[in-house]
Amino acid sequence: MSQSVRVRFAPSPTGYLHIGGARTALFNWLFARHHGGTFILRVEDTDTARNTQAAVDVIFQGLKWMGMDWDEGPETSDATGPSRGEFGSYFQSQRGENYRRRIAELRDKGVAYERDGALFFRMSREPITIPDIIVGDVHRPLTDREEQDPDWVLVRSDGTPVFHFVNVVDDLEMGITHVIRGEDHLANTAKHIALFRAFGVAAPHYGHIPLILNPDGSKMSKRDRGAHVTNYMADGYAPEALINYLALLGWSPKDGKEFLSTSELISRFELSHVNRSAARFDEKKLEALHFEHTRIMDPSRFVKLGVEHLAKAGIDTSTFPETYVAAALETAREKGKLFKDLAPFVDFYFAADEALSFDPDAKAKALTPAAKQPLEQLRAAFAGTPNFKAATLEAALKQLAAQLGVKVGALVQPCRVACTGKLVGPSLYHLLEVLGREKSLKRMDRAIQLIVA
RNA sequence: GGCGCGUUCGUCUAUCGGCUAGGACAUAGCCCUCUCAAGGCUGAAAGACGGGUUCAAUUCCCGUACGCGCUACCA
Repeated sequence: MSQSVRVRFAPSPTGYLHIGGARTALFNWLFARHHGGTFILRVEDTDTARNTQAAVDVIFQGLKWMGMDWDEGPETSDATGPSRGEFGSYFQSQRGENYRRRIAELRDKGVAYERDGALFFRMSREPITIPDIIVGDVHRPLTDREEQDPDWVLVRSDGTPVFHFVNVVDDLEMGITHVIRGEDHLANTAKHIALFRAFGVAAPHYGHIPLILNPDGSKMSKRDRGAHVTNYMADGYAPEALINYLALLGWSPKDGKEFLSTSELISRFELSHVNRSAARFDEKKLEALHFEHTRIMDPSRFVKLGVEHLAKAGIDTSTFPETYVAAALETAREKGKLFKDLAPFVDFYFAADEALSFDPDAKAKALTPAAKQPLEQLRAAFAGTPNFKAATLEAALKQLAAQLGVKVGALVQPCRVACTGKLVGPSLYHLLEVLGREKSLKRMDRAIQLIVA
C-alpha cells in the first residue's frame, strides 16, 4: 500500500453484536494489521429511537473478547466520554457540527436542494462503476425507479441526516482509505461514490464481503442464536478459534492451511482473495477449531479460561491449590470440550469426598455386589503402591486384573464410579493421580460401604 | 417489476483452459483403548441447467433456473 491504510468498523448499536458484523470487523482489523495500518471504531448511533447504551457495551465487549483492539475510537462506551485519535468524536451522535458544515458545502455547490421539507442530493444521472477489490468492477446503471427520480434524501424533514450522508462524511473526514463492509451495501455504494465526487475527493477503495447464512441457508437474524457473539462467549469457545473460523468463512490462505493462529492470519490475510459467495455457518467446524486451539494453548491460559467457566457453573476452585486445579483441568484438555461443558466433566475433583454424588445409572452398572470384593482388593493394592503416579497405578491395577483373571474394565469402571460418580470422565489413572492417595482411597471406601451385599 | 451479486462433495473451500476435480469439518468402516474423546488407516461424497468459444471447459461468453442484496425522509 502506497498510502497508509485506514479502515473502520462502524456498527449501529441497535441491539447486539451480530456474527456477521464481527466478521466484518475482523476483516477490517486483519487488513489493518496486515498492512500496518490504522483500525478505527466508529459508532453509528444516529437512530436515537433504536440505539441503546447496553448495545454499545455488548459490541465493545465482543470486540475486546475477540482481541480486536482499535487504534482510534472511543475509550469507553459513553458517547460523551474520552476517545483516542485525532478525528473524534467517534460517536456520530456527537458529530452534528461536521454534518452541518458539509451540508452547507453541498448547498454552496448547488448539489443539494430542498423539497417537501427535506434536503435532497442531486444524484448523478450517469451509470456509476464501483471498483471493488473483492467483487470486481460493478456497473450500476439507474434502476427504473431511479430513472424517474434519481435524487435522494440527505437530511430528513425532521432535520436528521441519513446514513448514506453521515457515513460518507465521516469516512471522508476520518481519512478512511478502504471501506470493507457487508455485501448488503454494494448497490448503495453508487450513492456514496457520487457524494465523494460532489465533495471533490476520490472515493476510498471498496471491498464488499459476502453475508453469513444460517446452516439451512436462510438469513441470520436476531432471533437466531448463532447470530449473537455473546452466545459464543457464553458457550466457552476460545476467542482465537472463533477468529480463525470467521476468517475462513469467505477467505482461505493460498496454501490451504486451516488451523491458524491470529498472528498467522494477520500475516497471510489478503482482501483480494476473499470469496464472492455467501457462506453458511457450520458450528461443528468451529468446534473442531476450538479443540485444536485449546490443545495447543498455553496451560496457564487454559486453566484461566476453565476456572472462569467453572465459576459460572457454580464450582468454586479458589479453595484448592493452584497446582491441583491446573492438574485437574489438564486431564480434561484432550477431550475437546467447550468450556461450558467442562463443569460436569471435572466437577468431582472439587466435590467433598463424603458428598460426592453418584449418577444413578453409573451406580447401578458399576457398583454392584459382584464388584464389591474386587474393589476392596483394588483399594488394598492402591494403598500399597510406592507412589501414586498414573503409571504405577495402571501397573498395579493391571496386575490385579491378571491375578483375578478379569478384564481391566471390571476393575476400572467400579473404581471410576467410586471416585467420580460417573461412567465417563478423564483417564482413570491420571484422575487418581490428581486426586491423590488420600482422597482416592476415601472415595473407594465410601463406595464399598454403599454396595449392599 | 427494475438493477446488482452469487451458484464445485452435506458444509467451508482449492482450481485462475489440460482433472484420475485436491483439502478440511461432518459422515461410514477398521485399528488403538479403562469410559468418553483424541489419534492412525480406509471409504462414500461435488462442478445448478442449456447453449456457445476452443484441440480441450469447473475454469471464458450468453441464456435459463434458483438464492441473496438494493430499490426508504432504516442502518
